[in-house]
Amino acid sequence: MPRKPKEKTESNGHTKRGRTAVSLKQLAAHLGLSTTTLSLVLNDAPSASSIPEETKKRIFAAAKELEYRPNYLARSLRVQRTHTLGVLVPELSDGYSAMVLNGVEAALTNEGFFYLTASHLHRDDLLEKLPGVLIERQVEGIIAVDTPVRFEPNLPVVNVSGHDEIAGVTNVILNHQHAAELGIGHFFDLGHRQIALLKGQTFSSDTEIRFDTIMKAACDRSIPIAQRLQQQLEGDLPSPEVGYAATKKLIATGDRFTALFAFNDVSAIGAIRALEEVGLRVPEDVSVIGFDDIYGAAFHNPALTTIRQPLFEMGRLAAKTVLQELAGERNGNSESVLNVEPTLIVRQSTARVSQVRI
Amino acid sequence: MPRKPKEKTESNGHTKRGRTAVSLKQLAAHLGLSTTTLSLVLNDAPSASSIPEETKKRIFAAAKELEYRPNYLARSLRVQRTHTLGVLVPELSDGYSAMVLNGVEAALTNEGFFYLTASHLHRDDLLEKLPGVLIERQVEGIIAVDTPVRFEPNLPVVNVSGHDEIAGVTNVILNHQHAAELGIGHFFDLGHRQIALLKGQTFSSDTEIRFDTIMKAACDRSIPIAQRLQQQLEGDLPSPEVGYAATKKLIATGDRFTALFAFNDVSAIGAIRALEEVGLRVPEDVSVIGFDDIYGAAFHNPALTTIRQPLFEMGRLAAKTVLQELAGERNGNSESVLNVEPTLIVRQSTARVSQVRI
DNA sequence: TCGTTTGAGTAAATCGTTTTAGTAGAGAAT
DNA sequence: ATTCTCTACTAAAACGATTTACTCAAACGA
Repeated sequence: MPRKPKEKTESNGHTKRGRTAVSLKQLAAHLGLSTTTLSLVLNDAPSASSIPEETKKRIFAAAKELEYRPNYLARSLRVQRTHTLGVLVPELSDGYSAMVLNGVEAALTNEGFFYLTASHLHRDDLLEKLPGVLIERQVEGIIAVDTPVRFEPNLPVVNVSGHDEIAGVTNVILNHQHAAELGIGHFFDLGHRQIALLKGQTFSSDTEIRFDTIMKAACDRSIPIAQRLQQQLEGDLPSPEVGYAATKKLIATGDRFTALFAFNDVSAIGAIRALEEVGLRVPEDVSVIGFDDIYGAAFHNPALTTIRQPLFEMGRLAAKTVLQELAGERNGNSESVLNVEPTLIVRQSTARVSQVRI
Repeated sequence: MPRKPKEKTESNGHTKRGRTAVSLKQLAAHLGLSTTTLSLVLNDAPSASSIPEETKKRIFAAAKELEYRPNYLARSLRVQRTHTLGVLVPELSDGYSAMVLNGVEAALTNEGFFYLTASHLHRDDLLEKLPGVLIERQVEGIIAVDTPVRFEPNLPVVNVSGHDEIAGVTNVILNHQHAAELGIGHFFDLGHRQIALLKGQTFSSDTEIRFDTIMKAACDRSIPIAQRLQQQLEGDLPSPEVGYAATKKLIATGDRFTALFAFNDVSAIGAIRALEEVGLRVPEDVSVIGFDDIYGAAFHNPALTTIRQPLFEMGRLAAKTVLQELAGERNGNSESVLNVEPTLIVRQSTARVSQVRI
């Protein structure tokens, strides 16, 4: 789109570097036909049936030769479709969002859709502003990933890990009851009765429900998690640092625990570091469960036992849902919550509770 | 942009859900003014100076009340600027690309730019096709991340970790000589003389140069790396699995090595797993150096000694460079290579070579 | 031979903006 | 009284496609 100073036709007759894109009008002029005819033929419109093969071939040949590429902007403006979605994420490099985006992209590319990404970094002003600028750019739908939706949209919106019920917003959420059951059940079966918990940062969509369901699962087994063994993550870096710091505090209380349920894999990794620093071995002294099953969880040392979220699938589902809504295959009566199931992945960071310790 | 069935004005007089976006023309009709006047005022054009404050206020008030949002498509078409870049990546969830994207975004948002992401998954057809469809969508520039550029572009292109010299393409690259010196030097200083090497996958842009510079740095110190101690990564998953498999092969040769220079952190993590599985302790028996310094490298167990690439910075630099080119602040005479410097981060996975072993 | 199809196209409107080139009227200058 | 300059606007032409509603000639049917 930037206009290079001049069209420079090379000696071989091909226009190469520095050429400016050729428009339909130019192509039409070149052929001595109208843009109408070209448009009909190039888009294989039904009414192009009356155009003879001969002419069609000429058109295709010229289009190829001059490297004609329809201007998607102009087309979008005319047909009122951009085939573009907006995706809101907290941050890209946290492993979580990237995995979801992968799924989103998988669902979109086959359908000729692209997406604009916008990170809000948990900043209030951006959370307020970004949906608007995406809409201004005529996205046809929005996928919010672990991001609060604060507006009543007039376009399809799917929130991955969203828990608020908002008219017109579909939430893709993990079955957290099940996840909690899997985690606490695993600890319970291994004989753990003193469980510590790393609660997510306040800005994380899943923090509340994950906390509540885990607490409930623990209560149901009569092994409630003591308040002093609950620690909230603080700081918005997607680094194990936050889990490390929180676990240090947990240790500092002096209260005994044989198992730790981390908010996610990244914090679990930080937690393990903190535990080992004070001489507590994982899993011999403390068992640790993570959440998400990010790449790398399997190769951590010890390999992380974790509750797997199908993040790729969640992204794909979100994108497919938006597309369905755009295609009119979903409406106000469709379910506003789409559930996906967690899986317990048992690896090396959990073990039967040690009998020999005090 | 999708047209909801009907404009539904709610009883309170505010149009809410289901409203269709209001256009400049509608706003103008509402005010009894022309679109020209509105456009001049809303964009604060110089020629709007003759419009009385009174009228301007009316316009702004009406725009706010009817929630007027200019259609970016139409505007872009008219002014021939989209403020949009295209970003080509191999895959999103490999940690590397995500980090670079973070930097790209940081540089773009202040400038009002957005970007479309496209993953090629190392597929030939996509590598061929994607630049074209991005251009069709009128991106003003392209940033290729660890991705070969196979076309002579007529728009600004910056290749992060690109090593081919292509007219019109600026490469942002790490100072690999320095990186190799840092890594091999560190090993050498610790007394290591038998070094093994994990070479990157063939599709990775850095594979060749990283290999060559490391080999040279080793030769310069008269500790050449034996052919049998070189192993190439195979498989395109961004998982430690590939490093694990390659290291297994390395071990299977039976040849002795006291140090391992991995292609990146992810493969280093896999390598450590493979080593420990056969009873080799890291760093006591084998020292391991990674590359990149991804999140998590610091919290791996043992914490990874690694060559840090400033990935965020590289993304930012790439984006800034494209923007400069668009602003006409760079031209054909500008350097076509932008260097960034690596840093050696010493952690727990390297140690002085053990004297007691055979 | 006249009217009707059919074949092969085209003119012009449209999408929602920006921008160039005016215009109509009021007051000032000559 | 006429010209000139402001002031406060506006008409219409872009941008590059798509699409509706034609046109004009030739062929066909009666």
